[in-house]
Amino acid sequence: MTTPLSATSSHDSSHVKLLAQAQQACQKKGARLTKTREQVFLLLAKRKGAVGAYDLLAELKELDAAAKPATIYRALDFLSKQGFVHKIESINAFIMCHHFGDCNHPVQLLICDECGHVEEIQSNNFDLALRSMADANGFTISHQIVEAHGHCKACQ
Amino acid sequence: MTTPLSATSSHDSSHVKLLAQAQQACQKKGARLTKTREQVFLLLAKRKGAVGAYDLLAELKELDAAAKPATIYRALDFLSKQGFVHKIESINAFIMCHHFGDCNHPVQLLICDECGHVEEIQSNNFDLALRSMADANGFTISHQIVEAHGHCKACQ
DNA sequence: TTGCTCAGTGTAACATTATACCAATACAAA
DNA sequence: TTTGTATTGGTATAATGTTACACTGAGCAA
Ligand SMILES: [Zn+2]
Ligand SMILES: [Zn+2]
Ligand SMILES: [Zn+2]
Ligand SMILES: [Zn+2]
Repeated sequence: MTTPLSATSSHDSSHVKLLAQAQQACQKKGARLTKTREQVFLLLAKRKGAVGAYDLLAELKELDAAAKPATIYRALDFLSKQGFVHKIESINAFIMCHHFGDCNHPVQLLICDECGHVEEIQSNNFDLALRSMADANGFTISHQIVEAHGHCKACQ
Repeated sequence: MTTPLSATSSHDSSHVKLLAQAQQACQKKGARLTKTREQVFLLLAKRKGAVGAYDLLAELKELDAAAKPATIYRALDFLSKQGFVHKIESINAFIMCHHFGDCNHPVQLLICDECGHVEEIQSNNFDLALRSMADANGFTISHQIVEAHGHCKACQ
């Protein structure tokens, strides 16, 4: 922990706004957005797409040379629980959520196998359809994983 | 490869029927259901639920002491491609599909976090909903992952 | 302030899941 | 048979994820 947080900022400030949202959300819930968690948050926010835990760890190490796997997984756990970040199960990667506030919303992802782009889409209908289907089986959903692989608009 | 295949059979014969279906499907497609692939198929068919690759490997080793991780992963790859088996991404496990014939059908799973039971459900509506949502984003789906976690009927 | 408590962290080791590589072999087509 | 391709054997290693335990440091009550 030698490098100041300011060193992680850049000319682009959209991620700073995201961070502010996150800080506010944490304050409301009494969750502690510690330095490491904030660093990982910013690394994810600055990323365009998804990133693996160990790639993220490599980046974090530039800010905190002592970082270890547990460091990054703890931070990712925390950020996931707050709903700031989603894990993509089918590619073992993580991606910043740009719709948080609603901390436990259903997640639907379109993953381009060509360029790696990941789009998070929003559909309550879809969520409802899944739930009603589960209901019909007497099943109660606590968490859903919806990940569609294929080709994005740009890669047709 | 010392133990004869017949040693894998038991009093229950439902999996034998499944195997016959699989053999037929492979013949149609010119796919080779080799001895190892068949052994893995039967191990999965006899299982009630999902199983991890290394657990399956342990079972396979009783039939073929020389089996290695690559052995099981190759077999699982093959069986997945034929649509006989589905990988459950969110728990790194594999489960026999009981609806094959339609080799690349959409898969929707209900996974009980309490008892581990996995139910494969069928919904073309659901598939259509996902595809139309993807269409709206100019995205073409080649493979979809839908895994709902929660509690099954028996574990409410 | 002092001491208590507990979430969070540092650190190392470990566990699990999956693939790369290359040689050997089996199979099918020519 | 020859030739090309799919499959397998065998070793090692990559990639991903978890646990255990001691320690720190912020928040809080006395
Ligand atoms: Zn989201
Ligand atoms: Zn693309
Ligand atoms: Zn199926
Ligand atoms: Zn259950």
